Amino acid sequence: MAKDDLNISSLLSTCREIGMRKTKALVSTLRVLVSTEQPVTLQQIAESPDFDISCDPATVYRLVTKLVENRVVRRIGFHSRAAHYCLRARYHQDYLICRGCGSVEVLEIACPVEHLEAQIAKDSGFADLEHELEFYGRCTACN
Amino acid sequence: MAKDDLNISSLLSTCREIGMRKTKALVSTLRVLVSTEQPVTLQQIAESPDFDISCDPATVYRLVTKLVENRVVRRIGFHSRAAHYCLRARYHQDYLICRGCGSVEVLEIACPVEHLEAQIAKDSGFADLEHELEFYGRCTACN
DNA sequence: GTAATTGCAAATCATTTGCTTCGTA
DNA sequence: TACGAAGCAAATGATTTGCAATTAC
Repeated sequence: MAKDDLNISSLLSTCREIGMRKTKALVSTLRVLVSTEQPVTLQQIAESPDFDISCDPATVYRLVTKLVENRVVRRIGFHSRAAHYCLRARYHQDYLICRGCGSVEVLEIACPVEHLEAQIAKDSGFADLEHELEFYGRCTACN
Repeated sequence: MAKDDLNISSLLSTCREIGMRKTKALVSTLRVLVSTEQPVTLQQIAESPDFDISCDPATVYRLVTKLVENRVVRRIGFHSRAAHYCLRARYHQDYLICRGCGSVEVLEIACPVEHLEAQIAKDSGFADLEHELEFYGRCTACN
């Protein structure tokens, strides 16, 4: 999956391969994920202006869960109660998060642990190794 | 806070400065945190053999929350539903986590983003900057 | 004695699951 | 038409909060 999968039609064909049907809820979910720069929660997906139908939270949950299982979407922990999600098609992102206001900033940096990750994969024998790197602090506004 | 705070009496004096009273639940909580190598959940704290009284989950919750607020304990996200906690007195740790069995391994490596963190702190103006780095994959046992 | 702590119970909140009905392929 | 998807409601599970009874200092 590469950057050119950052459009809905290409994502939809991936979904078709997974065996998902093209429903309004799926298209809306993908639209939100494509249009948003930052990771979003399930609730944020359903409430986004890009999500132009109303649907049950359970539906969004099941859609996103299936997308995660099929590696179309990445689940990110963060520290908030709700999990965040973003498209794998995006280049890997590291984050800078404010403990005060909860703002999330995507760091525009070359990922610093690529080489280390390869080393760890070799040493540990782990498969499908990925990492999550977040910086936490207090932004200037939160003093 | 340094490595020599990895004992209960020293932690207790820190707690006294915070204004916490020396109760059985506090001592037990600290004992679990000192003795365990890996981050633990609230439930794991209360169920640990080192936690030698029985007490309400709300009590552990309030104790640990206060310890987190006063930077004695660090809260770690991970991907499990429950949050994990560890003493800040421990040297910074990075983790290798199996998506299959959920095992958590503490990585014995020099932290690779120290320098980057200083740079980000300078650029962003964030205070109290810290980071969390986790590698996720599937261990050999989970194939 | 007084303020911090506990225990207990109830409220939240984000999932997660069961089941029946709906709609896409 | 058949099978995945959606709606609705109920079950979980981990916090989180209110309040009265305790207890440490």
